[in-house]
Amino acid sequence: MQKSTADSSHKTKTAPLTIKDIAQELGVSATTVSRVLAGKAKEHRISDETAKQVIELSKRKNFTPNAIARGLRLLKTHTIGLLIPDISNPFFAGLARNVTEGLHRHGYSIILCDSQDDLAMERQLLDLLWSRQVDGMIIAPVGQQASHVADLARMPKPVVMVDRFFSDLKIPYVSSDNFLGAKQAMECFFENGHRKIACLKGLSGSAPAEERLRGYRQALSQHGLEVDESLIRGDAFGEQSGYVETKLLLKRRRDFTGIFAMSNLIASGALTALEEEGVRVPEDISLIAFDEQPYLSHFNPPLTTIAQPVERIGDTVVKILLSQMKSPDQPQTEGILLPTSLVRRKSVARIGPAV
Amino acid sequence: MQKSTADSSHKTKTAPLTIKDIAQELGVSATTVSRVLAGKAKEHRISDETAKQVIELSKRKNFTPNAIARGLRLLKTHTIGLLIPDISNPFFAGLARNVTEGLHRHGYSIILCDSQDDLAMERQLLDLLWSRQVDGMIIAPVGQQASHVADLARMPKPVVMVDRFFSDLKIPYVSSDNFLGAKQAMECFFENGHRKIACLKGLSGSAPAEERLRGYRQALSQHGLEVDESLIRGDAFGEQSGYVETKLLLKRRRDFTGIFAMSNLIASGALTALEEEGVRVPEDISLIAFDEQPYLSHFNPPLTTIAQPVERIGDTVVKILLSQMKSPDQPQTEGILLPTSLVRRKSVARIGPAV
DNA sequence: TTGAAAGCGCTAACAC
DNA sequence: GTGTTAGCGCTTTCAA
Repeated sequence: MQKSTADSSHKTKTAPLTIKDIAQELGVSATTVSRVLAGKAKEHRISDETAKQVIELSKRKNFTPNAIARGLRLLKTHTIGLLIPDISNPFFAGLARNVTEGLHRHGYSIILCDSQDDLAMERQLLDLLWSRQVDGMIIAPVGQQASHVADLARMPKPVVMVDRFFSDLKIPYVSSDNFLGAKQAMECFFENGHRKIACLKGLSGSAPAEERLRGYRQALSQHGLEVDESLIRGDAFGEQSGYVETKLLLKRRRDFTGIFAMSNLIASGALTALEEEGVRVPEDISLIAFDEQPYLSHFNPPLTTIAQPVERIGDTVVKILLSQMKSPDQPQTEGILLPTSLVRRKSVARIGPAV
Repeated sequence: MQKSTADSSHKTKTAPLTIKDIAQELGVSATTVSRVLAGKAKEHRISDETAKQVIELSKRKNFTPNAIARGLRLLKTHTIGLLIPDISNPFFAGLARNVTEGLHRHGYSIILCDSQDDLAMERQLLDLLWSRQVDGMIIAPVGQQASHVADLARMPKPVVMVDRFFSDLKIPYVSSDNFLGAKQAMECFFENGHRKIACLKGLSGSAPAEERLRGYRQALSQHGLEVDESLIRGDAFGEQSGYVETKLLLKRRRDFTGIFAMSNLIASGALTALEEEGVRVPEDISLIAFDEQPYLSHFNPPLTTIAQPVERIGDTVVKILLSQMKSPDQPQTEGILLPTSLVRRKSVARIGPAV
């Protein structure tokens, strides 16, 4: 009778219920309540009578055990940290949804951290997640610097990287095969007779940007085409970058017939610039963008894109993380690259015989 | 001497550091370390020497205090629950970003929950957040049933609703003025001579859908137009719904000249259907959608939309929540409705004199 | 079939 | 200036 008595409807500061309150009211011990609520009634041969009462009262009082206290005791929080560069980027939003759902199904909650592509912020958030005793982490690091991420490999909790990764880090990763994706885009250009293609790059140093760039270069070389370095521009995955760099690029609009945009945000910015300058797509310039979204089919023109298998990526990340948490000492998967695919629409014009 | 020595048992990974370890190594008490790390060195007149050492060693060992333990002790977790129906919906993704950032700046982390517009899931997630001792919650409830949400009003922690709300619930809310938004859309139709306008509705029972519907109806009435109930269709905010209902609607395509879509996802689905049926926008049918996104300007045709002030909504929600947490007993804001605005583009055709 | 007690890592009260 | 002690709410030996 210490803190309970009346817990009825006014919103004043009722101290939250505890397992003790329930125990007291029932005249049993906290231990018993704990066991029942943890589903270990049978295991401890607690009488059906007692068990029923506990469950009954807990439900009636709307009591749920304090997960924080449990976490402290068990040294396990059933919480996963999710660190991504920008939740408002549809690619990451889709990933977050998938991952959140998959993890929830296995009893884990997720703490969402948005680094805004800022390295200092990322470091801070990593510490934060760490201090919150997450049982594991899924991170898409900014991707330009590995040192602080490398520390994670030493931590006693599993970590998996997604989208952005460092392949030399002993931390498993899951990503699209960005190299392949870029080549698919380039092949589409070549088929349609293009041979001078500009590249609107994403964040320098990040694995996706670098791999896509590598694919871009190699595709060109394999077709005996020279890569014109001045046609490679930009340094961020956002709309702004696409807009600005396209404006700049357009000063040399006779030097290329196609643009390969490393994200659909970039492509969107590019489209704005193109329109402002009166350049028609695809009549004057063709365009292919990374990242598929259904609504891209309603663009003018419908955008040809490289689709990433977002759901498979999410599922795979979750699977790896769960398995690492289950058996922490098993050998780690090195890295998994999932194939992209070309979605042909109308933003590439045929301008000559295939090259 | 209590827990050391046994360190080499059978744990492959090293046990996480604690405040005690730091204290021991420095020959001071845990209290001192705690105080220094909590920035209370001055307050307790701890010698600069000692303070420096503590900070130094903590940094060197990469130690961060266990936030779980602290949370248990302080009965405050610095964690906020964010419950939304679908993080992959750009509106909510934008909101999440804004809220996450704003809260982070004040030292709070967020646990992200995606209810997938499912009532049972929502209930479960609410319990979960509760059990995790969040200091407050921001929720966009599914919105069709208030009972379980009503319970939250009784909880000793602040809650604020966003987007979806129940106005009779004694829980503060922040949302766009959906009624106004719908009227803005309708006025735009009227100005261009439309008088028969179909409505692609969002989730029935949810505040946004109902308010927008109310605006739709009132606008019609105010212009002396009758509302044709059979022109009001659909029951979800997603793309699917937009597609299917438009297909159905098209059987009566002579009965209307414009479509008011309650979300841009719905509009996207509608566009697909329209295209499949060979109906041109805006020549044959005009279209206005709720929810603005920059890329909508690249649609064919560029979409006329109703823009919600997402950032202001996010900022306001955060402000209210923070202030409630600061002084829980102050009178609560009832509810705040922020004005929407019309973004005129090209999806509405002039078909006659203004009505 | 059930309980008492110890302790997870931290901090606030109260010493000295 | 710094340390000792108690306890946040829970689970888990160990005991009965």
